[in-house]
Amino acid sequence: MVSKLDLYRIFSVVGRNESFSGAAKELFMTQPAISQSIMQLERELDTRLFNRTPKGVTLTNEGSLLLEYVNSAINLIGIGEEKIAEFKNLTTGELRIGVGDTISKYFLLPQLEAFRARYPNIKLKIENGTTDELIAFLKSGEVDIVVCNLPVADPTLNVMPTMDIHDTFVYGDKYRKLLARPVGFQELAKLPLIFLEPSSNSRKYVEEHFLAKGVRISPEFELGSHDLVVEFARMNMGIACVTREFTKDYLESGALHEVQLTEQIPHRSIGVCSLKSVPLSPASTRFWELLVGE
Amino acid sequence: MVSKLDLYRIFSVVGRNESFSGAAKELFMTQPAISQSIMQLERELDTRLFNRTPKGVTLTNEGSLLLEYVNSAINLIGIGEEKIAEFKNLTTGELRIGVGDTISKYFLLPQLEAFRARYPNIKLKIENGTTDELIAFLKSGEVDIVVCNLPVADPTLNVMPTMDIHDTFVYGDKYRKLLARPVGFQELAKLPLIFLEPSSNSRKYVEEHFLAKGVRISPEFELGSHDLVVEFARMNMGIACVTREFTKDYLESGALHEVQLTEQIPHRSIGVCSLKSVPLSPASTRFWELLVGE
DNA sequence: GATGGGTATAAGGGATGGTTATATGGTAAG
DNA sequence: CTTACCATATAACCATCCCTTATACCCATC
Repeated sequence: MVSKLDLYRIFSVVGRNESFSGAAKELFMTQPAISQSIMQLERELDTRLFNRTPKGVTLTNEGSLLLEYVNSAINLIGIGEEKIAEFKNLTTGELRIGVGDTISKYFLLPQLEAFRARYPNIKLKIENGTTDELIAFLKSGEVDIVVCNLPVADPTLNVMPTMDIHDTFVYGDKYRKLLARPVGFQELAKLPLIFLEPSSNSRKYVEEHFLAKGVRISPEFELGSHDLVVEFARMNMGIACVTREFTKDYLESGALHEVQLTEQIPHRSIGVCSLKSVPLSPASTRFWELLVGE
Repeated sequence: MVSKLDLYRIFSVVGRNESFSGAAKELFMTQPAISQSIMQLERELDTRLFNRTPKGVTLTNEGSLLLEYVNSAINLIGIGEEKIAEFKNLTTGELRIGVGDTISKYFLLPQLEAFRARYPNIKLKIENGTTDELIAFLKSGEVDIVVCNLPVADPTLNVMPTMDIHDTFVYGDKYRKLLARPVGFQELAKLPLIFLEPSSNSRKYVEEHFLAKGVRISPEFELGSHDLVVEFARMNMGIACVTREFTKDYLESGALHEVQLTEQIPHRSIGVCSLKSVPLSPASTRFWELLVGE
């Protein structure tokens, strides 16, 4: 195998020009440089590639055979480089994000629509799961970016908060009189409560906060999705623990009402995370910028 | 376009090994050299090709896409080099020779058979013509080697004599008595003579030799091929000027008889010629060696 | 916490590829 | 026939660049 592939780039140009000095001009080199390069290639292949004539050079049979292969090879590399450029343009590529269910519907969906409108050729791949599962996806390389509830305390991740969310309790008309005045945690815990499943990040957060205040909750209902929780509240099945931002429509329309707490639950944030150790792909970078408002 | 194709050879090996240090071993280089080469390639493409991990590197999407193209390109060049090697092996190639008609039948044919038996994959291309025409073919590049009657006085050619031939006169039974004793040129010229056409090298040679001795010939018959000349002699149409070596069978079988001349015609040689300025192809070189007995 | 395997970085030195200068050879024009 | 011009070949020199050595750093494992 010839050691220096660069000789083939020169060979290709000389073959096209059928002239050493012509190739030299095209390559911004001098004629002796070309002459030596071709001689080196011929020496390494132990084959004469060009017949020298007074008015330039002509390919030998061997040379013109080889030229076919070399030109194809160089073209291939050129095509490869073009494909790479497409990645940079975001005219091709893939965006793989991990996101919690609730977030995906209320927060991420509009962003994804915007991204897709702007870069229609980027393939989208969305993984769902709990925060812990998503971080695992990130570390195993299955996704490039995770959007989840903070806090995420992991020194190997870049974490950027993008939106504050507030855990709150809501109820339907049936509980209106009962909850006309502010209530404390203790009081609230005695009412019929509607929560997400214990494994969910939101549930854990609120539950732990109550516990820190010495209040243990035992919900009447434990449901699989935020939507269900909201619907149960509307059907007056109890007092529901929801994210205020994701219940905005119901609250504004008066279909649901917010419990006045005597003590605030500290807000959480939605954050976007990526691995510190792995640079983001072009598509991921762009999406990250979109999320954090650049 | 990336300037240094050599970077792609390194990239390919790194891609296969998924390790800088592994590739370094394979390429008999040091790890920093690989690291710098890849960094240079990434800089020129402005694209990250590998994700660095504690236990080696992994290809990015862009990198693995590019690798496909690069590997194909390198394979192509490898195949091209193999084809070139086939030329050197004489398992492919072409042998183009120019040769006079007479020579081709009696002298060259056995050599060509031997060559073809030894190198069955070499394509043969034979051009016929007069010596002058053949030399012109040689200079215009239509043939690589010419086998013709000497002398050929051309400083731009390599000429190597390979076989002596003798011009002689033969006759059939009818002239037996008449030519039982040696005859001189003058005497011979008065008999009915059978010659090749005036344009043929052999005819010119003998004719000029006679002329130098003050004898002008005027043949009864001027024929297009040596074979015809021989046949006319056998049919007792006259005394034929032939090449002794190409009439051996007839002379030995007694079908024809050789004129005893009082004065010898100096022998000529068959020679093989090639251009000094153009190196011979592998096939031509081998055939040349065969002809001159190496 | 130490060890080992991986990559990154810095700096120096030597090989190599390109340059300039010149030779050579052939062709075309005077 | 000779000159001039166009090609490539050759030689010598020099600067660049690539590879090496040395070292740092990170992470995992023992």
